[in-house]
Amino acid sequence: MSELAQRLLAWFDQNARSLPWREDPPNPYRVWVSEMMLQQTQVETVVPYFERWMAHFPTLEALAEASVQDVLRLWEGLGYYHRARALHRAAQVIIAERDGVWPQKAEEWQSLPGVGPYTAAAIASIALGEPVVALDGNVRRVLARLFDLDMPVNTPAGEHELKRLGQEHIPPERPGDFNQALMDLGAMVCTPRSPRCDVCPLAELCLARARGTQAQRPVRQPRKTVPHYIVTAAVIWREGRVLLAQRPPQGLLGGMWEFPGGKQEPGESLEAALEREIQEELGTTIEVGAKVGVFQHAYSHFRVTLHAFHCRLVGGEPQPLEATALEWVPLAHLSHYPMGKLDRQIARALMQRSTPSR
DNA sequence: CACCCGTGGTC
DNA sequence: TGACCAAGGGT
Repeated sequence: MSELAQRLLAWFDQNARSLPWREDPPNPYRVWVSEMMLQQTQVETVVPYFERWMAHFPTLEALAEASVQDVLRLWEGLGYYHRARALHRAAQVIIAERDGVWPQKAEEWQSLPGVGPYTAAAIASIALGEPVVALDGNVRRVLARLFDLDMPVNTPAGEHELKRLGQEHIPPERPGDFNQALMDLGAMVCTPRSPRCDVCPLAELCLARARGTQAQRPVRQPRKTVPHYIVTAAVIWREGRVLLAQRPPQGLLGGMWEFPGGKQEPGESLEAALEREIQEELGTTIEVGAKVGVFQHAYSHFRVTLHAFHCRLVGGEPQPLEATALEWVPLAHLSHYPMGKLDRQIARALMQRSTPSR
């Protein structure tokens, strides 16, 4: 075993974080669910979602038999909702097409929906002992600093070099612990800003530390700046209920429910934008009334300022022209409908208005 | 390969 | 406050 691996594992044995999916022996279902939740999401955020998920879907079979709506409801707030649908679909594939037998190699795992190179390597190394490096953001950063890599890590060439360096050091005896040790080290010691080199078990092996380049590693290619949209939403009332629309299964917030509306176009008032959007989406006419509130939100690739209005139906019956479904919902039932952050904020504002505390 | 896909935290 | 980052994958 390389000195790097020895030092890293010795550190891990003393400092590993205690996490609900880390068990001996590892449970493939729990490891898989945790890795899906952990994609682009920090550990502290995932833990409560993981516990709630396991309480509802304790086994592969329970997940396969669940409804999409229940799956999305338990995922609400985690983001990247495609992950939840993929996890659900993959569970059904394993039951129906593999007779409930887990994939035995990283390559087989990667054929499942929602499982890419990282997740396949993580599961295979942790749950099956396969010696494959799991390259996530932490591992990229730690390796880029250890070897003072000057090529951008978010390019095919950088990716290839990182994988080569990792494979060179991963010990066949404990591949899962090696990967998790790199991740824990990245999360707790070799952090993006102000790395704690004074307590790092690999400090004496670290080229970036020797050269003082920690702050410049890893090198990344810059991203594009994100646009900012002004959008509107309608809270359309009828007999004490509000109208919710379900988004199509693909794309942004797929399958989630929302208050209908859309972008304001240049030269258009907020009210005119909302009336136009409702005509396009629902085939009916509304009268825009008082403002519910103004809400800010940043998605992954754009940011929005949303103006929500109370509205009254003055045209015909709304039709689901762009939505998958429409439903008139009493305020007390809004929590049963999975929503993104922005629409949940609107829902909360409506609840607070109708049920004042104290 | 470039772009799409959420949310919370940090400086 | 905006920009960046986080246990990435799909198309």
